[in-house]
Amino acid sequence: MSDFADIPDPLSLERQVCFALSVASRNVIAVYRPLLEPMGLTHPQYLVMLALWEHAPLAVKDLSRMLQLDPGTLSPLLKRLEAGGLVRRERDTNDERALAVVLTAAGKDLRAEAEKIPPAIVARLGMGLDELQHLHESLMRVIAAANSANGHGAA
Amino acid sequence: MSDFADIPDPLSLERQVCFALSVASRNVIAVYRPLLEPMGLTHPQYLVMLALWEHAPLAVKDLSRMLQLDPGTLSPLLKRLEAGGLVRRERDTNDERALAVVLTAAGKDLRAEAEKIPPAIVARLGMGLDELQHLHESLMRVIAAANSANGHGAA
DNA sequence: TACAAATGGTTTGTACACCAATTAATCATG
DNA sequence: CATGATTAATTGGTGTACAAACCATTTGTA
Repeated sequence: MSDFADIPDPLSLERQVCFALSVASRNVIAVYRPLLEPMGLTHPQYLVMLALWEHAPLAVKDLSRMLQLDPGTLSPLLKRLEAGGLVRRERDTNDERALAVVLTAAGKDLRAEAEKIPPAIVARLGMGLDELQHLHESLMRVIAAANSANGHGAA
Repeated sequence: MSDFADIPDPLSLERQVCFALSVASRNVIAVYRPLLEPMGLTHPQYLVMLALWEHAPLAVKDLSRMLQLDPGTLSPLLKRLEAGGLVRRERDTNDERALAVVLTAAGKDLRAEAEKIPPAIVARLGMGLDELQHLHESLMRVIAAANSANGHGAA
């Protein structure tokens, strides 16, 4: 069992998991950038498209829950996707408060391009799928821990 | 050996490591927020302070390399730290182009408060130090892989 | 059926984060 | 020693990201 008393300098930058997390997130997104840019997508927009290709139509509330993003972040992002012709923002006929974000033909077609992305990323990273799978499981545990610490999950 | 051919839907949102990375990063930073806010720091500012407590004085170039952040991001951030009285932005006497970011007395004093942060975070997350250490190692490997993919490291 | 509470989105304000262009200082080479 | 190339930092533009305030619609309840 390791303990805080064993750690020489708990404030050392290179020891911080939060620092490694933010650098890893930013730098992995940077690997996506040159592949997404010719598709006219940013990384957050790519994630929204992934959700829509699986589950469209979706309300802002649904996307907010799935992507764990603030509605105030999604609102302008969806307008940019609509301006790019990938998405239409209609009203839910049952509940006029809710938005129904649907894919346009161009939005659906883009999926074929997107299918090339994951293998290209793995090739560029040069990491084994097994190690990535393992990292994914670790990340899911931190996400669960952080969510319950933030009051967004188990008590 | 796992292979892409074995994966049913490579575009499934919940399968994306990049998605898990960004959610983990955002949500772990959210755990820091209530602890950093009374200190008057955001999370990126906290990371800059960590670097300065270890190595001040530092130039923007040094911070950019250590934190792997764009100088254009650091420039206004440092001005906000200076406005908060934690830092002074002087000129390097040897090289008038470079900035020498130094700690004020208040900036140095804040370190005592910051020492309470890491144990408090670990307690809130409710994860073992061993598992965090293990995650940290995995993250360092992705960072190295992403950096070489982005041309910021090994050829 | 009125009407207060709750829900779904948008807007505003502050703070990253990256890119490209700019400016000032230093260096390298003739 | 002059001048072109390099380097360090700043600025401006676009796009997240979160919190708080706001508005319209729906729901719960007397």
